Amino acid sequence: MSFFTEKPVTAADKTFFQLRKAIVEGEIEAGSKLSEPELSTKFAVSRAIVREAINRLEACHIVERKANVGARVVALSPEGLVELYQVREALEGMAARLAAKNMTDDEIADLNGLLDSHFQKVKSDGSYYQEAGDVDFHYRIILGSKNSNLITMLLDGIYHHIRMYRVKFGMAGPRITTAFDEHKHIVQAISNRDEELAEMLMRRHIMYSKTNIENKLITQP
Amino acid sequence: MSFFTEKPVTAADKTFFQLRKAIVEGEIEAGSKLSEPELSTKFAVSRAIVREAINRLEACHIVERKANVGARVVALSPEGLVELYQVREALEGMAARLAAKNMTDDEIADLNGLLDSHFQKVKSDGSYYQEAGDVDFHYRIILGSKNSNLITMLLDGIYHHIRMYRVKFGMAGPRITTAFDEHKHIVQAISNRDEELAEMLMRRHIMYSKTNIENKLITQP
DNA sequence: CAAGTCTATATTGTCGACAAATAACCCATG
DNA sequence: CATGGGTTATTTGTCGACAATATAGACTTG
Repeated sequence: MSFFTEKPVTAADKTFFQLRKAIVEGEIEAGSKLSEPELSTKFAVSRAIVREAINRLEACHIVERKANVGARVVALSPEGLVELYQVREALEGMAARLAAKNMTDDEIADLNGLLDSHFQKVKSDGSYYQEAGDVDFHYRIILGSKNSNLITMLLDGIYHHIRMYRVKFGMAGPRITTAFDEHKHIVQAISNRDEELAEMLMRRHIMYSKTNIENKLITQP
Repeated sequence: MSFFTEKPVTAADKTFFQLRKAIVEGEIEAGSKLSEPELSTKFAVSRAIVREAINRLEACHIVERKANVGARVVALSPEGLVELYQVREALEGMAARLAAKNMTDDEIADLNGLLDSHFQKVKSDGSYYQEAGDVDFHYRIILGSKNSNLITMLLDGIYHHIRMYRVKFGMAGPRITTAFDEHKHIVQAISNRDEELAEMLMRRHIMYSKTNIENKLITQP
């Protein structure tokens, strides 16, 4: 089963989603241990279910497991965040390239529409753009790549980690309008089917984000 | 646990490794179904163990599982191979860039030594370079990136898939010496700490490989 | 008093059995 | 003869219990 679209059908699915949500949103904090009996009573399911859920969390690299010892939520370090953004730069850069190649004209038109609606909201209440809009934009391009490996890696893997970091370190720069301009240029490149430029702009866009975060982490760690 | 370095300690580990080997090497063929009771008797372990092993295989995207139906080995299509190489291009390109930045001088010297030894072998018996040497070269650069996310994705994820395709479609072009030259140039760029060039050359190197395979698949599918 | 060891406890790993859902098969019917 | 429905049978999902390992604490000893 794919983790981001499909709905939970089995008990293990549900427990996995609940656990992941609890971890990603910070309810279960980074570095803490996941006790199987404890979670078993908490979620009112058998230990086998919890075990399977933890296995899947391990697969997403959200927890680390040591044999005969147990599972801990991964520790979030500033260095880890930088590493994550390096991977994201490579992967989303490629996604933008492939999107310029593989998105249909209709999908590109939709994307332009999305950007327009964002622009309206930025103009009215400037504070909007932070979360949902940005995520939505990146989602569309990732899906537009039409490369299932890439999509899975980014949406099931990287993005949940990014969210974890965002909850812990709380990132939100003064990048609202500049980020919007960057989005606009990326979509223009995609509209022109300029794969090279689309990739380059996306990579820069993510690099800016990265350095922005790095500076923030250095000044207030 | 990390899938590529650590040794199996628990029964589920062992079963996972055995199963993965059987699948990657083609003993269990692509598209076939994995029956839990069957494997349970075959490996002489409980069904719970087989289940956990299958879960990990799903995590590597080696099998796909449908609820209440079971797990099948992923189907290998030519399109899937192209998608895989697109991801590999992005990821290994970034790995080369980071290797140019993060490898120690000693590690780079070792890498040059490796290349020399490859050169000797190519000169003596021309047929060598195909498998082990190529893999070894790429491994070193991936590890040289010092980015654990990247390393895990490539070594635990992509590389086993590549091997699966290699077993099924059997790829080996007339690229022996040209590939060697490409390796040489990449190492030169890394030695010069030229991140930009290292990434570009690695990406081209993988792109050549990709088009080479594509041509082969078109002419004899 | 510190350090090491042994014991006791709790947690993880493994197993076989039961429940639920799917797939296969047979039979009836148009 | 093909097709649809119902029943059986197999497979997956879930559970509780037992075995093995690691952690924590008490105890002994230098």
